[in-house]
Amino acid sequence: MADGWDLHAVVSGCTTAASTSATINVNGQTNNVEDPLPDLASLTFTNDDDTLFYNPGFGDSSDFECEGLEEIYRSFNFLKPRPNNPCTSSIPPTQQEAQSLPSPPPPQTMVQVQQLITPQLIKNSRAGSSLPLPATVRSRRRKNQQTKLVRQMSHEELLGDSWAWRKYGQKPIKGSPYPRNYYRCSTSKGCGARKQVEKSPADPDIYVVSYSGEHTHPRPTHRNSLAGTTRAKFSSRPTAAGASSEPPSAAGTVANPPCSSSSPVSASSLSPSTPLIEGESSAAPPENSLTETIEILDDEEDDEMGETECDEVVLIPNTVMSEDILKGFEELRRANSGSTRFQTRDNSLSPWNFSAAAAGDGGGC
DNA sequence: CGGATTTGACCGGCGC
DNA sequence: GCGCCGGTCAAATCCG
Repeated sequence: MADGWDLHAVVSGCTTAASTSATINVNGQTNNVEDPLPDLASLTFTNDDDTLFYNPGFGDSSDFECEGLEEIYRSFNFLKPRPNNPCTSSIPPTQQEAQSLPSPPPPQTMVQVQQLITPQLIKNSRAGSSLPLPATVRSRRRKNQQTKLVRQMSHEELLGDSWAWRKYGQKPIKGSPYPRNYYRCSTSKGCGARKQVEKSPADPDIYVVSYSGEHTHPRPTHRNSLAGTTRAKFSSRPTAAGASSEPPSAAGTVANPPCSSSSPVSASSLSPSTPLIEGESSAAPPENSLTETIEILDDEEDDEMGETECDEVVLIPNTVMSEDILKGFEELRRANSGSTRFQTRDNSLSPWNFSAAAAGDGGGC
């Protein structure tokens, strides 16, 4: 993986909501492109596989299919089922507007959507643009790559997870001052759900959490069911992680570790809903995610692009929300006191719920 | 004693 | 082919 491309990409999008710069990561080098070209300059190139983050605020994305995207989000419980869901309906009006707008909307109302670009898209882009893509965009993918969802979470959000996670590794990541922690679901032995947690280099208060795999069991009924087994290492046993500011038992595993007392919230402790195989409808993701990015990394041999359009061209709306934006939503909510659905359990606003609501999905998001 | 965390080692993918 | 890097394993350790 590479050089924290995801972090930079996401963080960049998050912290510069109204910025016109694009972050391009290639070979570990990050280039901030001022006043990017309306077409491809908004791309965030990554050297990880052939996936790219694409800021559709500019350019035309109408060619893309997004049903697969919605499926993924739904599988991660970021979207609730909707009877009819035309491709475009997965993108809330605000996002749609953002996509069509030639210039970024005001920071407080802007919802920046990032999309992943597949090799096919790259090809298309190359054909339609004079902006050369980096030669480092590879066409091959790592063996074990699978659907992966990357989110930026605030402190509080990490407390909103009911899944039980067990830490199984920690690694310093090149280019990041903070180590990355690896967790797997501990609720069930066979559960393949995993997540990675690391602090955002740009903002230590923000945690970048990546989810992969799927839960093969129902969500624990009681989020604290295993809390008794969680340790509060941060205070008792300082570790490299702790020294490097990584929250102690990030694992937090289980639910609500009392970590909030002395530690900065376990980085991972609580995770939003991770993919669940057996219809988990109650899984509510942390609703105040700062950023959400779905990274479609097919584990199948999908080099044969063209079989299924959704596989090769996946539109992934990545809502980039800064705290300011959230505040903006809050103000918006106050203005429209009836829009309680935008309010999350901790009074923050969920871009996703907002999106769903804005899309007119009556479906209980 | 059971379960979670720590941490060094190991493995595989990828770039050069 | 080699080295780097990220991801995972597993023994040791800790804690309730």
